[in-house]
Amino acid sequence: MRGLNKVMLIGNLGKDPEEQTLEGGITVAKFSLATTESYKDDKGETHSLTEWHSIVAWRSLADLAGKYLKKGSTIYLEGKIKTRSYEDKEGNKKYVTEIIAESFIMLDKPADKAEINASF
Amino acid sequence: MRGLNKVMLIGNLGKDPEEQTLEGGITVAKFSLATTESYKDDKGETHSLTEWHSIVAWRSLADLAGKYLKKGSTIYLEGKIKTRSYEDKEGNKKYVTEIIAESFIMLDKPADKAEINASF
Amino acid sequence: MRGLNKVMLIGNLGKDPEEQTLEGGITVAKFSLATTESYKDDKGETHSLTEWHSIVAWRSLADLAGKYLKKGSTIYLEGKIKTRSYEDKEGNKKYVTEIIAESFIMLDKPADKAEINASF
Amino acid sequence: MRGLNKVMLIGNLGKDPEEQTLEGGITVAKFSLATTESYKDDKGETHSLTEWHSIVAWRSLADLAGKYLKKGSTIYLEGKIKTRSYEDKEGNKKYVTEIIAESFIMLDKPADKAEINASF
DNA sequence: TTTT
DNA sequence: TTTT
Repeated sequence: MRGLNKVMLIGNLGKDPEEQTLEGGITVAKFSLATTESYKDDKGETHSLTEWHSIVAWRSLADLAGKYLKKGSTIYLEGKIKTRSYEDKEGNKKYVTEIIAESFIMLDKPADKAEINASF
Repeated sequence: MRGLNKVMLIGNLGKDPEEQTLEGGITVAKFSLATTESYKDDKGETHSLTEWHSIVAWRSLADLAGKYLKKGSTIYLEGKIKTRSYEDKEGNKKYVTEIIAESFIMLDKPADKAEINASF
Repeated sequence: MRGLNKVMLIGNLGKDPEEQTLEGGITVAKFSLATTESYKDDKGETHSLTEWHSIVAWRSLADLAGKYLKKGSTIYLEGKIKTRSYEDKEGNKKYVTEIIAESFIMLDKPADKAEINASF
Repeated sequence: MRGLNKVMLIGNLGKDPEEQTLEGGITVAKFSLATTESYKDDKGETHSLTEWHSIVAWRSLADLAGKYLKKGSTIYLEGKIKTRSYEDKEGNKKYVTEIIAESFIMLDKPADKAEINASF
């Protein structure tokens, strides 16, 4: 409660989304999204800095991602931050921070397919 | 370029901010922020789910965080996501995702101190 | 398509929400929300500037606004901008810009009532 | 204080920006931005609904708008809502709600010119 | 580790 | 018309 956890990104997919169907028939799609920022250093030279985000889409939004998004697609994505832990093969506890997608807009696609909202 | 990387959170600090002064006199403040979400399960029962975010504030924003924020403070925070890697003591590569603060608003403090923007 | 129209406000209600039930049983709640910004002038003196927003909530969100929000309540509100035109008594065309509420969070209320999302 | 007044839009310019230089050498650029939303009606048919926003950019951001934005340009724009009143020729008080631009990203332009932030 |  |  009293909580807001919102992420807004505009960037490009690094690869095609990977879709999976879990037991129970629920689908998940995962992809990475690059957001690039440009800044000037002390000498006034422009540099660019890319940040990669791990995106996870569930259910119908996963289907839409799998169907319409490709490597290189430019999208606006809205979602929330979630950190989960797991154990790697050596038994070390690891943490991953992912963005759970809530909706996205395709910025380089035909307009009739452009706006997509999560059903969840 | 073409990039947007924006995070908006409303939540509470888990602890007082930890301030550090780096070589060169630059200050950093770090703290964790809890955002709590409530949802209903299949049976209609309400549950709450807390997500912890690692926040990093630089320079003058670090000073303001150190000066005004305390364990338990409720804030609205705007920033961007940044994942950095480091090697732990055993030489394993690890990743941490942090929110670089850009501004915050205190939601439970006297109004004359409430709105604070990063100078960076 | 390709469209994003999003407003995020943190402020206080100027009055209790006004509820109305339209033909067909649809409920609407209207209220004004003040967002106050502070800035420094050329001489370094701090001023504050208040902006008033006309908020419109529909259906179940209207019910929740009517039930929980009062004059003075502090809320985070998310919605979209909509400008509509009408004719005044003298037949002049007039325009009003309103924020159609999509969700709100109460920032000064008991937590179990704090987070409220539009069903629409 | 305690205030947040933030607007985020993705849309297209209806016309080229109109630039003006005020006394004192301050520049302003004005343009309208269309955000289009698609929705399904009761019968499942898709409709689209366009909302027009009046955008005002000041100083260096006005210069950038005048230089890089054209009729039809697709942009992401961030700003705040401001309603001002004036008297028309007949002496009637009128209100206009405008979006004061704070930054924009060009979504259909060469990447090296894409990200632009207000200096104000 | 927070808050209600 | 709010809030601090």
